[in-house]
This record gives sequence, structure tokens and C-alpha cells, in this order.
Amino acid sequence: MTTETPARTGRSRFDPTSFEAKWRERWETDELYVARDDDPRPKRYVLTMYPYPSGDLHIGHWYAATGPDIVARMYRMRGDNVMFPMGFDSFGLPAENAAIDRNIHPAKWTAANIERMRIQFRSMGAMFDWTRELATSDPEYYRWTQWIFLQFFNAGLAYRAKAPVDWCPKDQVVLAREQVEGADRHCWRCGTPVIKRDLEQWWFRITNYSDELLDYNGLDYPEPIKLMQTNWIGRSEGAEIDFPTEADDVEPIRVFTTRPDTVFGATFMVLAPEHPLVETLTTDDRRSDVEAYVATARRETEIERMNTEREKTGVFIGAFAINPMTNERVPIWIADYVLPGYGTGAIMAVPAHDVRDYEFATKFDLPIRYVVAPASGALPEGEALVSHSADEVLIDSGDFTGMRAEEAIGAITKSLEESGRGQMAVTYRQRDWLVSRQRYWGAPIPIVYCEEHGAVPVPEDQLPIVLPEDVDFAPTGVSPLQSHAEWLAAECPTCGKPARRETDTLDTFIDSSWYFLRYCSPRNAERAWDPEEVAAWMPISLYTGGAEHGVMHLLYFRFFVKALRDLGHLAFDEPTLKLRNQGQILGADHNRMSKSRGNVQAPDELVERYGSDTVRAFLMFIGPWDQGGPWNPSGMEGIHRWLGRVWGAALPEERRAAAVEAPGSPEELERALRRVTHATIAAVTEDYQTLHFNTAIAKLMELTNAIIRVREAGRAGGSAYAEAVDTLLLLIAPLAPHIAEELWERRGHPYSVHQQPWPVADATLATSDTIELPVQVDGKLRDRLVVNADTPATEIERLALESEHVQRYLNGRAPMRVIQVPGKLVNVVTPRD
RNA sequence: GGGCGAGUGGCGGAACGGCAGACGCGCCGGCCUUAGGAGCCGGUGUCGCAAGACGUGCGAGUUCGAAUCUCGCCUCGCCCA
Repeated sequence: MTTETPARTGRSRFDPTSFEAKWRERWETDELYVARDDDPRPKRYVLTMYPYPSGDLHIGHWYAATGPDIVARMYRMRGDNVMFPMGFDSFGLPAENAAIDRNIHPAKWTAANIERMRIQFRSMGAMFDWTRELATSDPEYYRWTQWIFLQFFNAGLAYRAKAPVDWCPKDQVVLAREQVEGADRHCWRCGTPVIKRDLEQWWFRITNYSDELLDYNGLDYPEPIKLMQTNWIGRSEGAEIDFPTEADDVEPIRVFTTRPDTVFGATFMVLAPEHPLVETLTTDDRRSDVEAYVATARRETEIERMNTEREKTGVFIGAFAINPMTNERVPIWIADYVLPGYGTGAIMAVPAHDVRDYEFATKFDLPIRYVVAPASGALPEGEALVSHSADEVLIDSGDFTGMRAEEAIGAITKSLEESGRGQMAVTYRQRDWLVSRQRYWGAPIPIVYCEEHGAVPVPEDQLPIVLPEDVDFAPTGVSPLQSHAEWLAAECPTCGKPARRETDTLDTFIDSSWYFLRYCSPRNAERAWDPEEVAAWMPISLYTGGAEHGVMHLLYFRFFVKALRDLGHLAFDEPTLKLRNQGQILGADHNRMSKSRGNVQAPDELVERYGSDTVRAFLMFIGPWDQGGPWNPSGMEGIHRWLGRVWGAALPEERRAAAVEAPGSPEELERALRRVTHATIAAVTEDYQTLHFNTAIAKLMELTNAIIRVREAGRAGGSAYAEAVDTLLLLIAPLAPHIAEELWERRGHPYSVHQQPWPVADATLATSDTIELPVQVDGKLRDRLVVNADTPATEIERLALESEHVQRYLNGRAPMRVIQVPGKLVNVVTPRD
């Protein structure tokens, strides 16, 4: 696009295509960004979530990676030994779908995509250490994924159990609960509504760590992520209370409640239709009704059952239980709004203090008894009292009447505990993690089934269990591995008799739960990671990625680190101490970028046209990095123009100075330039550190403008000018690495700009000796004072009051007060009439 | 339905409770040029000739002072149902 005009001046113009590729090759040849384990400088590990190799990099990948690249590069210049690796999350369904649709093997499809994306990534000019690249579908990687599975299995953290699980009928695969989204409960990949199936599956015991995962002490995570995880884990404290039944030889019904203070108001009980005691307790005269209701409820989805808008349904089962506090008989009902999987699958119904119980009681004419009342004594009419205000007290509650409700929670639980009828209890919303998938393109679960010994782990020295290549990919609901007779046949490691391999593969979220560890020892053939190398690099100094991973990946990888720590493989508690989320770049139509919508913006054509530096800087300039936004390239020219101005500022002798009148003396001009230079160092350093790239760029532009003003005044020869330009290049280096390198060389400095020390701001140079103070009257701006920075407050007050603008508003009266914020402003407060 | 977050020029967006609109886009004017889709200089919230008045979704409150803090409402987004 830019054309050289050598005929006229012989000067060079900013043409990124003429030098960007050259520098990338040089950096690569020189191994400039290879992080060495034996480098004595302080180690710093910066990581951005690796991508799924879908085929093409889009602008969102650039956006996500440029931020941490800037931070990594700055820390490198500040003297750290920085590791910034990149790899590929290369197992997963799309590869297998491509195999089905286009008859290309997942391995080939994946390898081709990685090849293409690696080239695209390289065009970014990021400081990725490609010597550490990994791909999770590489047997040398998944060998260790399998090894971790075995460690978990041997420690009882991986187990097999039958359970109703979410099943995607399109992808023909089981999904973890976190992978089922939205009100219609659809598959996170293909959007098809899921169905429930009872299947034998593999699980990881993540719930062993629920409490520890709730502890964010020392973790610098965005608040929304902590909140998402906390809500997801859903810890609730309360009590388990036993309600004895009237039937002989039947265990009492155990309920979980967060409101043990309301137990005196429990006027009936509701069991989930699936509750094991329903069968036993139902009386003969009620049996046919109960069985019909149970059959109906089983057909409903969980989401239907939890919908609070629905009309309540249920049936009485004919039996009664005893309220352990009131000793009254209470009828036992079943209803679909009680779910088998939550708490104990049974509730004590307190209609006076629970909205759903209230609706149920109203519909079926069951007694409603208020046992908590506000201090005023006024009870609501026609609705439940569910507020938790501190002044509420118990009424109609035996010995506990008059006690504050808050206090009664503990007191009643204690009383139940003493008489053996209940105890304090905690429940969680979080379930164990379902990790098996009936799919081909994943790490095979290293288990064989022996008729005699059951599920037996494959010995570690037989790893990896490699995926066979010649399989049939047609989706059948069972893994393609099941039809591969040769691969299926194994022998039992315990007895040596013929056995059958596990055909399920592992959820790809397992691959991503430990990849950051493998980056520390990417080529180690002896073990998953070298403990010393991991100890040296981990935990990650800065981890960045999308907030959409809040309850999946970002919970799983914390769990992995804690579990591996407890198994003796790691010596720290958390994968990263600092997490930041970038925003999402949406399509120009404000929708999520996707091939099917056709709104994907590829970076390639932009890079070709403007160069990599312009695209990087533009992406960082469009707004706060954690915010993202719809794609709109209208400002691209402006950024390109700015870099062109940087070019012209750095090579002033190649320009003819325009005859612009400069305000002030040359000395003042240079002094002002130095002030801007040093103020910019401080501001940009701070902004890069806090990932506020848009404001950093604004300040770099201001410095550029200041430099050009001096150049246009014909003062480009001075030392202040050279200092300003060199500083600008150093500050720009993390953001726009190519142009910084090119200009650094053209200015005669030694290679490489990226190996220079980060500039340090001189605070005394950054401050001005005169300041402009806004003068307000009653908070409204009325005048400005220009004074020396060290003018005493009394003098400033005198000057402010003398101002004719202030005088006009004072109208001859004496001010009531004069407020001064030193160095900031003066506010004259007039008397109130 | 619940939780969280955000509403600022024509646009993207700045602004520790202290000059609202930095920086950029766009637009307007000028300089330079045979030429300009290059470069440089200046202007650009609204109303007003001006002095000035008004302005950060709406309404209240706290404060000498509120885009910023508090309460209520409206709209949008995200997460969980």
C-alpha cells in the first residue's frame, strides 16, 4: 500500500512489510525468546490459555495473546528470565467430526491445523518460546495424562460409578455438568438439548477439594471468577435432621435444611419420587397413585422440575412421620420439586417460611404454621416469610420461643444433636467430575477389564496406551474403539489372562488441567515433569484467558494441582497466583465469532496490509483489554498513522522541518520534552503492569506528539530529543516489537532493542515547577491560577480570592470556607443564605 | 426467577470523591504541494454573536464538591437457574 517516493527526498518511509519478517527470523535464529532453565535471572512464567487447533487463527486469538505478550516482554526487559510458551489443546470432538464429515483422519486434520496456526501465530511476532510447544494429542503428552489418571486411580480419586448422566444425542457423548448450558440444557459444543441416561462412567473426586477450592486466600483472581466458582461449588451450611416414621423397622427419614430454626413449623414432609423409602412407606391404598406419579416424574427433565413457575404437583403416600421437635404426626408426600440429587432427596416442608413449600401447602390444603416473626410481630398474609432480617425471633417454638432466629439455628441443631436426632451438616452443589467420553479422539483411559479382577490399572511402564489409527468413525453411541478387536484385546496385568481394554477416552479438560506443568519439562521422556524445573517456574506469574472458563478449566486446574500436591508430586497449592480475563472480540454483528455465522475476522489480510505491529497495537487500543467488544476496524488507519509518526520522529534528519513557530525558548521546549518523557515512562510501566494497554498507548501517542512538536520547531538535534525518541522506542518495544527493533537499529544502537534494560522514570524530571490550579466557587469551575509548585497555601488562597471571576460570585461577601487540595484545586465556598 | 457488571460526544473510549470528554476515529478549516487518499498546524459535547447557561440512562440522597459513594427505577450484557 505505501509507495516509496525516493525520487523526491531519498528518505525512507514506514513500510512494515519491508522489515517485519526479517526481524522475526533473526529473533528466532538467535533464540532470543527461549527460556533457559539455567538462566540465573529471576524466573517468571507468563501463560495464556492454549487454543484448540480449529484451523485458523482469528482476531480473538491475537487479542488474547498480545496482552500477555506485552507483559512478558516488559518483564524480560526489566531483567527477568521469562517463559511464555504456546501449545495446542489438540484432542476433542471437532477433529472427530471432521473425520466423520470429510473422511480425513483426526490426527491428520489436527496436524494440518496446527501447522497452519503455528505459522499464523509466528506472524504475530510474540515472544513465544516455540522450543516448548506441546500438543495434547501427541502420545508423548497423553502418555503422562494417562499416568496422572493412574495416580488418581491408585489414590481413589478416580472411580467408576453408574449414574444418570447428561448425554448429547448429536455428538453421541456424555457431558460433564459444566458442559451443559442454558435454560434448555444444551450441549456446550453443538447446542443440541441433552437427555439423561443411566450409564457406568469414570469420575474424579473433585468434591474432596470443594472446601479448599473455596479458599481464595492469596489468589489474585478477578472477583467475578471467584464468585462464579463459589456459586458453582454451592456450599450451604445447615443441619441434617431425622424424622422417624411410624412404620416398624424402617430407618428415619433424613432431611437436609439450611433453616433448622424453622423445624417447629415443619407440617409435612416431601420426598423426591425417586427416594428409596417411597417404595417401603407407601400404603396399599395409595400405591397406584404413587406409582403413577413416580413414573411421570421420571420422565421430566431436571430443569422442568426446578422451574419455580410451574404449578406444584405431588401425591400423599399414606404414611406419617414424627416431627422430632413438636412430636406431631406429619404426612409424607412425594413431589417432583424435590430432587433426588440435592441434599438427602427429602425435605421437611415448612410452608410458612419457604416459597415452594407454601405453594404446595396452599394447593393441597396442608397446615401453615409461622414459627419466626419479625420483631414487630406482623406476619405476612398470603405468602411465606423468607426474609432473614436480624431482628426476627422464634414464636410458637416450645422452649425456643423468643430466641433470635439467627441464634436458634445453632441452638436447635445442638438440641437435636444431644438427643441423637440430627447434627450440623454441610452440602455442596458441586458434584464429582465425570471424565469418561465415548469418543475416539482423546486419551484412552489406561484400564483393562479382567473377568476375575475387574477394572485393573495398566502398569505405568506400558504407557502410553496409543490410539489405533485404523478405526471406523461413524457415530454409534459407543466409542469407535469398541469395534477394533485387535486393540481391544489385552491381558490382565494381575493374572495374565485375556482381558478387554477400557474404550472410553478422557475428557479434554483433563489434558488442559496439567499442560502448564508440562511446559516446564516439555521434552522429558522419563517423567511428566521434572520436579526441580516445575519448582523453579511454578506457580504461573500471570495466567490469562477467557472468563467463560470460570467453572470448568479454571476450577479443574486448581483441583489438579491440589490433588497432585497431596499425592506428593507438587509442592505448591495453586497453579497461578494471578489470573486476568481478556474480553471477547465479537463479530461486527455483535455476535460471538463463529464460522457458521460467517462473522469471523481473520488477521492475515490485515497483517498483510498494515503489518503485525499495527494490528497488535490496534487491538490493544480499542478499549479496556478485559472488556473486548464488537469488531470494528475503523480506527486501524489511526494506529497505522501513529506508528508512521513514530517512524518520522525517530528519523528526523530524513525530514525537512516545517517552519512552525515554537512557543517558548529552546531550553523550555527541551525541558518540557524531558518532563513528558519521564512522566510517560512511569505511566506506561504502570499501565502495562495492570494490563491497561489502551491508556498506555494513549500516553505513548502523547509522547510521540510532543516529540514531533519539537522536531517541527527545528530542535531535533538536542539530547532531550534523542532521549525522548530512544525512550519511546523502548516503551513501544513490547507493544510493537518489529518497528521498535528496526528504528533502534537505524538509530545506530546495538541489537537488540528487546535486550535493553527497561527505562526508569526520574521523578524530579517528571514534575513541573509551575502548576495550573482550577479555582471553583461552590464546586463550579470559575477560574484558573498558574503558580509555582511551591506556592504556600495562604498565598494561593489570597490569589484565588482576588480573582475577578471569584469576586463576582462572592458578591462582596466573605467566603465561608476555602478548601484546597494541594496541587489539585481550590474551592471557595460562599455563605448560604 | 436469582447473582454479578455496565450505561459518558456522531463513534471506540479517558477521568485516586476534585478542571468531564485524555488518546484515537470521523468531520471542519488552514499550511505545504503540479497534484494528495502523504505530511504538518488548528478547531470540533449541546445551546448562545457573546457573557454565560446546560451537560455522564432516569429520580432522589450524602458532600464544600458526585460520571465516581448510597437508595429506588429503566435499559443492556454476562453467569447461574
